[in-house]
Amino acid sequence: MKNIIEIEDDFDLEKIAESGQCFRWQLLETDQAGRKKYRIPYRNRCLIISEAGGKSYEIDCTEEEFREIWWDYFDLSTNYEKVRKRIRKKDDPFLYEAAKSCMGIRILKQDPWETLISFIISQNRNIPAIKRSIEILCSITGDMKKDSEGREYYAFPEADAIMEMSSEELAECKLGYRDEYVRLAAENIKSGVLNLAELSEMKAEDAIEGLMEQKGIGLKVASCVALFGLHQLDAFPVDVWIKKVLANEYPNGYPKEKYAPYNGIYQQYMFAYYRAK
DNA sequence: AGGCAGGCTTTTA
DNA sequence: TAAAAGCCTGCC
Repeated sequence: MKNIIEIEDDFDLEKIAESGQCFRWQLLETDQAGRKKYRIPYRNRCLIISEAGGKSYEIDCTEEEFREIWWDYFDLSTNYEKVRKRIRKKDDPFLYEAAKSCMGIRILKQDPWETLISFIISQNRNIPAIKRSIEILCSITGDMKKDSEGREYYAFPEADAIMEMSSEELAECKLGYRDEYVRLAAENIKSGVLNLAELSEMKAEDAIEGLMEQKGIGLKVASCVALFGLHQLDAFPVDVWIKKVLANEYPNGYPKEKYAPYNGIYQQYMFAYYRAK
């Protein structure tokens, strides 16, 4: 089944795929015109979506499913153009330039559990290495599925499945010292000690504080989970790149108050812009 | 008490 | 060999 949809707001599949917030999007092909086709796994399903020119996209699901599931996943209820245009060029030329250059990035509403594990795995590693570990984890213990075009892929494992992994299996994921953190997170999700649904109802800073009670989750990872998994759009992860941005571009301080409650969106523009340079 | 150095696994460039 | 979407422990 193929359908064509139009997306009016800022939306760039490639920029989102390269933004470092999602690690399992699969680039399936690039046609002669340079149009990309991705497979995007989410919970128990996946979407195959292709650029079809301009604001048009071809999808492999019904328009109804797109509205019910994927509209939310892509956060299409938030107007990113409007958020982007709050930045005044004369006020903040750096952020203005970053946003212009990275227009089309969105903050996905990813599965909180998958986001939690993914960003625990992410610490002190580069993106290709993160993707590799997550892929191995899914292939060892996730359910095998087929997409609508017959290709096999793996779903992200539930907490139970991770708890049942042997030490040898976990070691195959090449998590290094992080494997203990992953196992603990699975146990605490399973037992209810860590309740992601509750955290997503709180203010961003309280959610981050709650996440940081977990061993292996510091401020940076907690901020990423809050932003990309709990959709706390005001969370502002500070990693090595953002540290450079703050030091080089904002020696007199960065005006977070002014950019609330969308600090996380602006952070993504700056992160992507600086990393590309 | 809060800040900082050193160590940690493995991959990537 | 240094750096990577860092965190923990121990020391001061």
